[in-house]
Amino acid sequence: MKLSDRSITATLRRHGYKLTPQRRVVIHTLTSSPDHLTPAEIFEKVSKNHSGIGLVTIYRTLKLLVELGLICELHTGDNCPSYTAGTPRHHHHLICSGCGKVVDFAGANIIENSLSTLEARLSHESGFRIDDHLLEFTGLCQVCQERQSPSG
Amino acid sequence: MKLSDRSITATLRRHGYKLTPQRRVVIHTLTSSPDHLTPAEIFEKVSKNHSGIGLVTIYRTLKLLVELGLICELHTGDNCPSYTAGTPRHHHHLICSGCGKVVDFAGANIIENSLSTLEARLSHESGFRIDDHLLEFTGLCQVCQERQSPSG
DNA sequence: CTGCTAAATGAAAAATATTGTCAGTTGCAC
DNA sequence: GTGCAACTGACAATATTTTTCATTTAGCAG
Repeated sequence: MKLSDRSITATLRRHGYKLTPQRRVVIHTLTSSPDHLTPAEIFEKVSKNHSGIGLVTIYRTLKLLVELGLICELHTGDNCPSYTAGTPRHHHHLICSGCGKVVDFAGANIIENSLSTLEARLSHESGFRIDDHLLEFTGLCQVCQERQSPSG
Repeated sequence: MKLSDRSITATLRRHGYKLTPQRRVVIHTLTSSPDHLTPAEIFEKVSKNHSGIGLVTIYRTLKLLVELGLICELHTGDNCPSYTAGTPRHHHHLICSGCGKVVDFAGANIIENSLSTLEARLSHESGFRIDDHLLEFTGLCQVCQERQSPSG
């Protein structure tokens, strides 16, 4: 789910973080862009309207937003990760291996469909020629669960 | 599918690449490890048995093996990617967010199951507590397809 | 509004990750 | 065994990210 500037800034304040112009402009850059952006790309966009902002601040802001679960970090295979506004749980991406374009797809019933059904549907709806897929489940293994439990 | 040393080296030779001791030891390190390894980890392991091998050679070998589709590159969210022996198509991973352990899961019928069914089955079989998932389809968008087609 | 304080910023340097260059070495076809 | 193209290691260069620290500022109290 893509969040608005307001809900992101509200969460920042709720957690006791200050709302600086730099943070605002990074957040707005992310929410107003349909694409996933690398730190360097964000820096470039941000610098146009807010000259003087440091790349370091971009990194710090992105890190903070990821920690708070307000934006989504994506590793496509290039060296650096890219970011987009949106809750990080349940990423569903359609990636073009030609130009690197990333399209998010969503829908409540995704999880109820088989991969082959999804692939056919997405291919039809988006015009992509789908060649491959990556499916990752993230969680805690048994050992780490035991380590986390109060009995341990 | 996990490939053997022999099938990997055979493919190298088939493509006209030379079979150096350095390449052999990198390949063997990957095929003999159940885990995904970062370039630095491979360098460390390799250095024990084959002192003098350069980190640059590790990078070059990994890049080559990825290009040939002989090993699989995985981006888990850390800075650097990790590698494992195995064909890179249709990655299915189970990642522990506690310790970073990566388990591959496979099976011909994965693609016929819904995500919720898979999640339940994996959770039961592996003991993982699954919190999240990432699903990515890779292919060519319409624009890139047209650019690739002979008529363009 | 003014002043205070902890948090945030920017600049530079350091750390980390990856690639490029090139002289010397080596696998492998003959 | 010989020759050549491919490969390697060392170093440099580049790219990405984090650390450090002096200065600035958002948000709060008065």
